[in-house]
Amino acid sequence: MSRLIKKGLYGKIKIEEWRDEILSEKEILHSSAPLPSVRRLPLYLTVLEEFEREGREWISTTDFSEVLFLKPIQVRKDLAHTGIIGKPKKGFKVDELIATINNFLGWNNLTDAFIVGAGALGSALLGYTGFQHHGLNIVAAFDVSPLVIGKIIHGKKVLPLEQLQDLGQRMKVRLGIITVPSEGAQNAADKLIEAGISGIWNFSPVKLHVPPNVVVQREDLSSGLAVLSVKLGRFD
Amino acid sequence: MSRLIKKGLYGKIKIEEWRDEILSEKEILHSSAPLPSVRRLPLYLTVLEEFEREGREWISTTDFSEVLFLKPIQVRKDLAHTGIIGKPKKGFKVDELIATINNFLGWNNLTDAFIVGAGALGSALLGYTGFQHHGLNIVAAFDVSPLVIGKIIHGKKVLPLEQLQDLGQRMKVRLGIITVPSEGAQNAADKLIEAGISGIWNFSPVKLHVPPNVVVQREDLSSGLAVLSVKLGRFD
DNA sequence: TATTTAAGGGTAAATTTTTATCTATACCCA
DNA sequence: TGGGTATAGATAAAAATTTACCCTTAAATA
Repeated sequence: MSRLIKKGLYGKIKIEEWRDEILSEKEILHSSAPLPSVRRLPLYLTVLEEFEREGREWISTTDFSEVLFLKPIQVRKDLAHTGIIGKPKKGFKVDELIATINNFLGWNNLTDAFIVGAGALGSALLGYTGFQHHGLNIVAAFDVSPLVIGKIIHGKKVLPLEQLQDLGQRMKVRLGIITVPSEGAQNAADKLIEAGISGIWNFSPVKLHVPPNVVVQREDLSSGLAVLSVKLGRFD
Repeated sequence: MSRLIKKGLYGKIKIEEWRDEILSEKEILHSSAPLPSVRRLPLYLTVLEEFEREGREWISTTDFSEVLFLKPIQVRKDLAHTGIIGKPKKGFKVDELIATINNFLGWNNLTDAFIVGAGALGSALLGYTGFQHHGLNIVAAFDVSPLVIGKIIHGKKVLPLEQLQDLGQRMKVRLGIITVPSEGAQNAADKLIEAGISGIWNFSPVKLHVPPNVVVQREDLSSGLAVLSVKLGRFD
């Protein structure tokens, strides 16, 4: 079934190409695991790592359930999608489950990434060492502002945006992280795409227009805030 | 149906109280709008504000659809949850729709918030002026580290954590934002709860244990990264 | 060694969310 | 002024996700 989308005009950005279909997130995912399950997997990892630190060998869905306030059945279902198989009366082997989830997420080998936008948020992400743990290796930061270009932030030099394309192609960087203000977001995306990136982690509140072979993940603080606001509203 | 959750032990945190039920996010929401719809509402707001700047009076679901690559029917459904009613052949009045969505989210009046954790991420959030736009007014930051206590970050002084309870009660602050490392997250939550907070925006990758009258929204970077990783995996 | 029990696994049902279809309305233009 | 059309609204269908149920397995225990 073809759902054609017309050309459009969004602000100053002209949408030049026709897109055959609006793909749902699930269709982009192309994985049998439901999106909400994928989102929960990192949660299980944090519990698993806690168990590992405590030297515990086994973990059961009820263990997860008690800690995370999730229903045991849901935990079992989520874990099943990674292909792990458990043992009655015991549960899952902690180390094996960690490896299986990390493998499912591709977090056992590092993907190089660029950050575009070395402002407050960009700097914060540069400084977050935990990403290494999640398969993410931030190799450089870019900005347009002469005020930050040349600065060293958390040991990484901020480069001028013009160098992005060349460096990206030479280093075969696969991922771009956009932490610029809304106005610059589409431009940042265009530059990343020219550099041959295949995935974008977008922290700006803008829907980016990208070719179909580039995947975009919007990390939207305002979405989270919206949910919190509606939840809070109930107690007014 | 009562789904009893047993007491448990998570790391050093003992879960003291029994909880009658595991409530789903939807149950906590207590709003007829589906959670994914609520998440999309801020997206519509950004488009609406763009239209407003351009001086356009009307906006239709097809306008949204073309810009956001969402299906028109979904847009209509999402907007319907806010109670707005549109006009055939025209769509919705831009200013009216902005007001309706903001009202639905409670973003037309400010909620005071504390930030606990004045590290990289906390500082970034302190510096983000856009929150005012989303009904959020960050009034103070707290930390335990003598290295940052007393510092002025984006015009706000970082206070010692011990002052949180007293200040929170006196100022009747409703919201707490947790941007401390995992180890300190539960402690930060406990302090906020003692201060009489009713909602927590949790940026740590930890499931917080809170009384039932406190709502928690986890803003989980690793969830987003997990989805992106799985999407990217498809192109390997 | 038999019995009890706390898990996991698979299938099916229920629920929630998304998408489609149909109808009515109001604008536009001849 | 009347017909065509774009778009909202309502209702129904489909798809995705969550939850329940039953069965099996393996460990613990008597």
